[in-house]
Amino acid sequence: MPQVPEGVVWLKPGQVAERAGVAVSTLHYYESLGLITSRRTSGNRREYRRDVLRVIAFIRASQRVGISLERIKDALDQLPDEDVPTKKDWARISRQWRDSLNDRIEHLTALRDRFSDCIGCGCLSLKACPYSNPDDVLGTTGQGPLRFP
Amino acid sequence: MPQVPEGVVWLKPGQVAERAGVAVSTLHYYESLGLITSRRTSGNRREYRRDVLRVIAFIRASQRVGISLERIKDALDQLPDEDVPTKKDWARISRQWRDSLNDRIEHLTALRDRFSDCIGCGCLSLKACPYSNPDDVLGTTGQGPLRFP
DNA sequence: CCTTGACGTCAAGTGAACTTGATGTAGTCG
DNA sequence: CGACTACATCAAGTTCACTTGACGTCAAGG
Repeated sequence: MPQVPEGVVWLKPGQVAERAGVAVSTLHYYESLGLITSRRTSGNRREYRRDVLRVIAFIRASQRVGISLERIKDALDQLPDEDVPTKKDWARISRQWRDSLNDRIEHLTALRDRFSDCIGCGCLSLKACPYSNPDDVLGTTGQGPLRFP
Repeated sequence: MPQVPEGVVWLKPGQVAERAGVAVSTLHYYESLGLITSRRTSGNRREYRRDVLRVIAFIRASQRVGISLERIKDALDQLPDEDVPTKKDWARISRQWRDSLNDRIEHLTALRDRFSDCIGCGCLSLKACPYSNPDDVLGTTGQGPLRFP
């Protein structure tokens, strides 16, 4: 009794929601933004390819480190849906993404190390640190990206 | 003509806003949340200590990597405002903060490496990767922290 | 066949992090 | 002294990322 059309197992919304650890409404929302896709049954129910789990995991992992859904969509959009992109395209896109992640890792590391420094310097206070040279503002003044990039 | 009371230079809202790269309204907002403090002049104008710049830089840097203002406040609250805490308290707090940052760095690195793997495997597609073993969901299923911690 | 529950759409609500607007005051400069 | 700008308060608006509610539909079990 095979219910499988062509070798691919399609998942129902509830299954995806449970496995991915998100609400069904979130799936609707992501779909409305074009982050994930689904097909419909004859009865208008959504069906998801199994790999949607991977995409959702990617989304959640990215969000977790402060990347917006818009940016995530930018990345996902550049990935192929059905057809295969050139290796060149792929390499370029993946390089961009990695660069952005590396950038974030750097900032995070700097933040951690700065915090550690404040312990090391003996002043025991970030708020009232006598070490405070006026314009050591971690690059927030001037032209730097101040909002979430 | 010294306008300085006791050797500390107090900054006006506009100066802080410009140097820190945030809007004056943001200063009000942060103050309303207890993230920063100010004193008032006889004319009810706010005045900030110079080190507020450092605090704001800390806030922005933390936000940038996805930490909420509430969490940031937790960290700042544990720092001394005027009086000195015990070294033990300080060490404990800083350890917590570092752990949380290290955790984020790990997640970020994992995300980057996973992305790289997907290039390495040759499938050229994350969305339709035939590599896809069903439950390789980066730990989002089950008990893991799904929202921003 | 009928109930039950998972699913569909669409509008509206929520919380976080700010911003904008309305309205009034303070201080500085020509 | 008068104008102008920066600042004060407070309420309300905005954006992002969802969630909730209202209401109707589909399908599987008893």
